[in-house]
Amino acid sequence: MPSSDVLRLYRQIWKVARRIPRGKVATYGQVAELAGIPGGARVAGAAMRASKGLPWQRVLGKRGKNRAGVAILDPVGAAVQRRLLEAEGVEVTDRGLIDLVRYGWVPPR
DNA sequence: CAGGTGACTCTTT
DNA sequence: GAAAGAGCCACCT
Repeated sequence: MPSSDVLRLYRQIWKVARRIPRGKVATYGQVAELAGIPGGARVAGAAMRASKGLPWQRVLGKRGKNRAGVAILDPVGAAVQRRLLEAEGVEVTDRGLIDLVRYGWVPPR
């Protein structure tokens, strides 16, 4: 069980994750930065893992300059995430990669 | 305070 | 392009 402190922090991250619109995706680093934790990508990952009922499938691991990849390493979980994304209109390659130029979320200032 | 962990990311081999 | 190292943040023992 996470402490109340971590919950407060995670809530901030979840708040950001909830703003990601359908058909768009963001990276852990991006979510962390918007949540006020620059460089805290790993924290965002932990928060998403502990999330319930959030669009966690829209938060991906960055796998290059202009592309991201499904977050989950586990083949079964990765397949689920890929399915959810495709259901929202996000193109996912057979290798589980996504074009950030086309589907990357650009948060409103 | 020191050391270990992780749905991360960047650079170098 | 895969593998390895190092840097990063917050949390837990």
